[in-house]
Amino acid sequence: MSEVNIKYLAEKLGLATSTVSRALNDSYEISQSTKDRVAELAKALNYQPNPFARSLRQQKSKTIAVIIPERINNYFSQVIDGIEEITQKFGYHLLVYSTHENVDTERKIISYLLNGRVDAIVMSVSSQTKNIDHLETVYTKGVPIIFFDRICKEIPTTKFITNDYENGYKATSLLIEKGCKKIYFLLLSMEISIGKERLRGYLDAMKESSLPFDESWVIQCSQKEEENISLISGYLYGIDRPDGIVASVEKLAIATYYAAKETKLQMPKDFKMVSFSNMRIAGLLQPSLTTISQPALKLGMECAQLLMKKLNKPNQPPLEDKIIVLPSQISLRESTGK
Amino acid sequence: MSEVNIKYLAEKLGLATSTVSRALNDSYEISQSTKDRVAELAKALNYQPNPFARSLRQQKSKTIAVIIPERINNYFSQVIDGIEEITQKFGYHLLVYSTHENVDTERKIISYLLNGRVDAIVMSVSSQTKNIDHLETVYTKGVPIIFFDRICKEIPTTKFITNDYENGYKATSLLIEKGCKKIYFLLLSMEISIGKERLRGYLDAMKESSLPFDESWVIQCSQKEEENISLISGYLYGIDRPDGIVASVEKLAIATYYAAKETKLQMPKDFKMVSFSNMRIAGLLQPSLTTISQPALKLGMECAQLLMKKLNKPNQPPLEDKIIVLPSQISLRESTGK
DNA sequence: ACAATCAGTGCAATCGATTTCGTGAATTGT
DNA sequence: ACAATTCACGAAATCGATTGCACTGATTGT
Repeated sequence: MSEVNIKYLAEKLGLATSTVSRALNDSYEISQSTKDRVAELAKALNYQPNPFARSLRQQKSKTIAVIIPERINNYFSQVIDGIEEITQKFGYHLLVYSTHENVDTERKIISYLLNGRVDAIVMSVSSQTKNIDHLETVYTKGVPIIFFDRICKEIPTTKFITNDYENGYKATSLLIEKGCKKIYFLLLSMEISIGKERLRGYLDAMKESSLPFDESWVIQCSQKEEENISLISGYLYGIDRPDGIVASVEKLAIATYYAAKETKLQMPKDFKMVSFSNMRIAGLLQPSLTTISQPALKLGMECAQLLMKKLNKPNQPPLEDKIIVLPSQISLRESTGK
Repeated sequence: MSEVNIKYLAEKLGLATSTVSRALNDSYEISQSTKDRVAELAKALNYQPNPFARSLRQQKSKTIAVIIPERINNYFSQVIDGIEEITQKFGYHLLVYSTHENVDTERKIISYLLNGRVDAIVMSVSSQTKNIDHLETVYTKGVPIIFFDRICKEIPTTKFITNDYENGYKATSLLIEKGCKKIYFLLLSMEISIGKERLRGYLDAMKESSLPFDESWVIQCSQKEEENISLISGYLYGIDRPDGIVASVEKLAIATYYAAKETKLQMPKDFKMVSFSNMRIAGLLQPSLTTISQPALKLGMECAQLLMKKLNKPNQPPLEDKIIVLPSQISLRESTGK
């Protein structure tokens, strides 16, 4: 690799490397004529500064890590699109990692990032995450971190979420309004923050209604699609089956569709369903699915904007310890009846 | 940042930095006892080598760039999952970029990567890509590059695709078999390699049949969802509308569903459709969609395996100039009739 | 006219890890 | 007993860009 580096440029121009460096960085102490000469040659030779040398010296990488629980999920893809849209304008690069909802993987990934490889982290924690030592380490090491969607409240930094409590409440109220008497709530795990908020909304709506309620109606699902389908089918086969379902995440709604196929039950006749989901094609399902969808792209952009400000403006204070709530949107479709 | 670096370790241990470095890298010229001492302290202080210093010295980054045309697409997400699954075992990191099907963006991204930032590139070219100077530069600079799905034949390197020609043929034959007389082919752009192959399959199947055919039945769609829907609706409204559709990519199948809704036509009664797609929930659509799905995860894994071999084994030759074909799977569903 | 200021540039240290080369001590061979 | 290896480690160069400090010649102030 016949690398063209700053030393080579300096030789060709009869200047010192320091001068070339300053010229390229548009330093005020270099004359315009010299800057022009340097810029010209640099362009002619297509000079690209070595990112590692620069990062090493400046102690910053112009790289941001994005950690998500799963890739095959439109919601996360949209968030990343939003982040990229902003960060690329500032010349940042995105390292993207998936934990596959596994805390050990999450831990390992975090440990790779504590050596300065990234200037900041944007993440949604895995549904299994209970012990948060690794997240605390990120914080104490001073690496800026922003949580979104599945946040970790204990870490004093900025978090972005949607109004999950409110929408859990709304979703449940909608089913009640539509005449459901026995409403189940499907959630992925007790540990994930959004699940908890959505669940709270559900619980409060149930409590405020005059409907019966039993704790066993909150169904803990697993990561395995197959297991979930048979679990849900099991409930649907029962003589005292639910006539309303709130799915706290998209994949559980899908599992419910399969369970409905298996049990030959029909929505919205036999039971109704609302799900939190960012599927583009919710309207094309059989029956079409009533969804509560999050402003994913916008959320990603806001995360990134905050970070860019923090990283690129001088004398920025640490990220504020607060929760920013963006509103979700509810789309009524056939799965909840006319 | 009170960084614990190799110099600090060396001081604490009364050793030279070179010795510590060698000990950590398990060099044969260091005694076991010293190695143990070093390892112990390193662990105790949670020492993490600085990636930039290492990359600068070794001229390799342990980072791979993945460039895709769009993020909100299960196929690409699965491919990346496959790549990550392999590369993370080797300690590699993934920089992920989306071109949003835009060549200028693609060019810009590539230009950021030619300074050693990544050890290799895995990419699927944008549908607009016609001029391939930027890809040639990658090749001449000696950065290993692998193409998948939307490949660039002109660059002599390894490419991974699925048997697109064959499946274009099969999809068309299936519709013919089901009694379709007027079969349209929807494609995103003439420039993308896979579109061309699938189209060839369609054309040959049409030619070999005794059915009529007109060039105008090959429909060029755009990137804009709305435009595509009204374009397709336009064809479906016509008195001489198609009774069979082959969608070369998932998003066009979805647009067709919306167009069907708009025109109140029903599949499979009024027309039948097959689409290339990796949607998990094709079976839940109304009607369920007959798909040809690609082995995305496997493809990602194979790309990565090849790269890991090339990058981690000594004296590897350049990536062979060949095309590796993985078989797709066809899933018959309601959209093509019983 | 002479000190003070300043614009424009070069020298050398620096970031942190790797690596070439060299050195002293211990071991082996004859 | 003395030369020849081998072992274990240290000193210093290196990767490429940035930056604190020093230096030169020219300009300004009084």
